[in-house]
Amino acid sequence: MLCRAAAESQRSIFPIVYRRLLSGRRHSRPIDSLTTSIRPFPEYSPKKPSIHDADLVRSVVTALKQRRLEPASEVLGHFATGFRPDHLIWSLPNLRSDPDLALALLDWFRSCRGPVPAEALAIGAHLSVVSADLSGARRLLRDGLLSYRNFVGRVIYTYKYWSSTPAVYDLLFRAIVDINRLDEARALFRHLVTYGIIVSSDSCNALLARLTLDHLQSTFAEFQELGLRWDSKSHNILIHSLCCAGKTQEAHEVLLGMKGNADASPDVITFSTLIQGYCNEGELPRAMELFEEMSNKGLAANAFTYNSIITLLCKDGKLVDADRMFVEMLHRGVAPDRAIYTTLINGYSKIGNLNAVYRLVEEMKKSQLVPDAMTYTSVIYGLARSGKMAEANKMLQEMINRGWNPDEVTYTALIDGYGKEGKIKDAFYLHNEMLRAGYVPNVVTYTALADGLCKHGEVEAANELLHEVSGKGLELNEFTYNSLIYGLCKVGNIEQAVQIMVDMEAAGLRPDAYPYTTLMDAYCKSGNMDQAHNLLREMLDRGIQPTIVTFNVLMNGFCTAGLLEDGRRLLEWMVKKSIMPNTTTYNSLMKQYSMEKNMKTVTEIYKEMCSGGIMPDENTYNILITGHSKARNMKEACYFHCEMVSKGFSLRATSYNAYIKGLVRKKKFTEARGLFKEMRSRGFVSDRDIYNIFIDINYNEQNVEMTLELCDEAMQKCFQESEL
DNA sequence: TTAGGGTTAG
Repeated sequence: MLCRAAAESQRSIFPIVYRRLLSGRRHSRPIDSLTTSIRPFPEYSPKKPSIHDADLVRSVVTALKQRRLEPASEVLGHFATGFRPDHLIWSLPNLRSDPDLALALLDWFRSCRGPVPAEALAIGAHLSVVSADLSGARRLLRDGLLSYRNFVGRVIYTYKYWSSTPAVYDLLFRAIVDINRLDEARALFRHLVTYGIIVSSDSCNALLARLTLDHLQSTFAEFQELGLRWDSKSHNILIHSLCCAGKTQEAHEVLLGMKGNADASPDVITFSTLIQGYCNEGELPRAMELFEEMSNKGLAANAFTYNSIITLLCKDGKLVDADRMFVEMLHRGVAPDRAIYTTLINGYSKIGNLNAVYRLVEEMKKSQLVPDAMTYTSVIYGLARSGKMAEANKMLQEMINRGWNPDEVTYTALIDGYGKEGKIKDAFYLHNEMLRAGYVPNVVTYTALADGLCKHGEVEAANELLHEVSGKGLELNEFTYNSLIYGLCKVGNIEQAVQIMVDMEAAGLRPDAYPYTTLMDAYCKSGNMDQAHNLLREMLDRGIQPTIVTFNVLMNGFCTAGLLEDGRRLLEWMVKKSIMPNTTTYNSLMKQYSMEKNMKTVTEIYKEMCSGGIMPDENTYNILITGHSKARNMKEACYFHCEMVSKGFSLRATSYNAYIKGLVRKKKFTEARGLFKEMRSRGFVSDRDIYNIFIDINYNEQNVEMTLELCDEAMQKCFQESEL
């Protein structure tokens, strides 16, 4: 008893805990400058017990205080039947100095008498806070909030007598936010201001993070008006929400407003969030400016910051720049993590560089980073996009073996791969598997399926499928409509394709450069250059920015129609307008000039392209080698062939045929024979006259076995070809 | 209670 009395006197104002709870401005604080408008907290005045009740209360309290190691149920057991909620309330003031005992009494009451009254829960929360049992306080507050309508009123009513600290209001506020009663949290903030209490910014941040942008902005302004000083984290939440809503400029203004705000200086997260916002909008220059600015301020970019920029570069197919950024990150000592690797793997997957994908996976494993479902999905996506379905399935198996479940994104990547290959049955089989696994195919899945059908001429089936799923409530998007437009164009139904673009607008989707380019391509391919031009004009009138693909479609149209002068004029115009032509643009022109046997102009264009810093691709080399071979410029053909091989590119069947014939013409039999062998080993079919040449050569060399083998092969392949 | 990575169209 003596010990308890001593403890009671020491704890009467709870000095240590109180000081700790108030330190560091992490908790609610009383307003001390607005004393005139502050109202006092209510006095605690429970009704008085009768003499009989007071006796019972005294007995219970004494039993509890005399308890040593026995459980409360043992010393209180025989009081259970007559002990009412009022007795509990009356007991608590006698246990004020010993929160542990008071809380034990609450537990005991709950276990044998049922729900603890609101007032007792509030008192329990105050006592828990005072004894620094914050999780205990949180539990009691949550219990109170979920069980009683005016529980907040009980907490306020008991606050003064039970000498809690303003920290209890942080916990109460947080508990209200946790159970998602956000309006009530805001009301509590306002109400507490009238008592001179301001909930901490830390707790208010929990609310901000759950609010929609509108409410977030109004709350931000209102609470500030009421005296809250928002911190960096609060501003970061606001900036993030603005960026998610596409209001990046407004978000940037928030960052500018933080300068000179002592409570909220911009930190790495502030900058990284805004950089991410600009990256999402494709605004690389703005993102890089901020990147520069943050490092000038001494804020070191981290893996998040780098990842946003690398993601944008990968999205734009700028893998060289993405890799440069990655190397810079390593030089600056920022350790790459799983997300960075996944971003890069996905970027290389998109452009079909599987060697890089495998290299990164290995690198990642060496760094002890475990690939997760997203990493595996990116690898599977890369393999499926490159048509390597067997390897994609192997990877899927590895993923499952490592404990990662494929989800709708993984399934969709595979479905798309099968669709692109025309293996529609396999695609639908996976779709069914996906349903069996409990995943709901989304619009991306159905677009992949429809696109597979469209690409292989089954536009009617695609239309039926989409009709069915949209009838079930699935909203089609721009991608879906464009697949259909492409499918209709492919089967020559441009009229209906145009109608689909009208339907698309009626469905509230604004056509962008994609459907226009698809339709322009169809008109170009049907020789209707005027209509293609009209569409370009319509696009420009509507403020729709054509892309390089749009111009390439036009270029290809001019070239295949033999309108080479128009093609060259388009190229000049593009350069003048700073629309950067790419390899495809030049390839179209070179191909047509080459077909017209004008290798002089082809060489001119090639030089122009290289001096403009545009790298030749596999297609370029095939055009150059075929053209030069046919023009009997074998020196040039050999030169480009060497260069092509050194870059890891390969010849196509038509290029092999032209090149081999050219070599034979120049009597370079060894080289020709080597290429013929290589061509056959790659499964290509040679022209009949090439077979004849090598049949003759082998016959003259008395190589009977080879002669017969080639005769056989020529009969089989060339006859099949000609029959087709 | 604040920031990043994976699926569809020309």
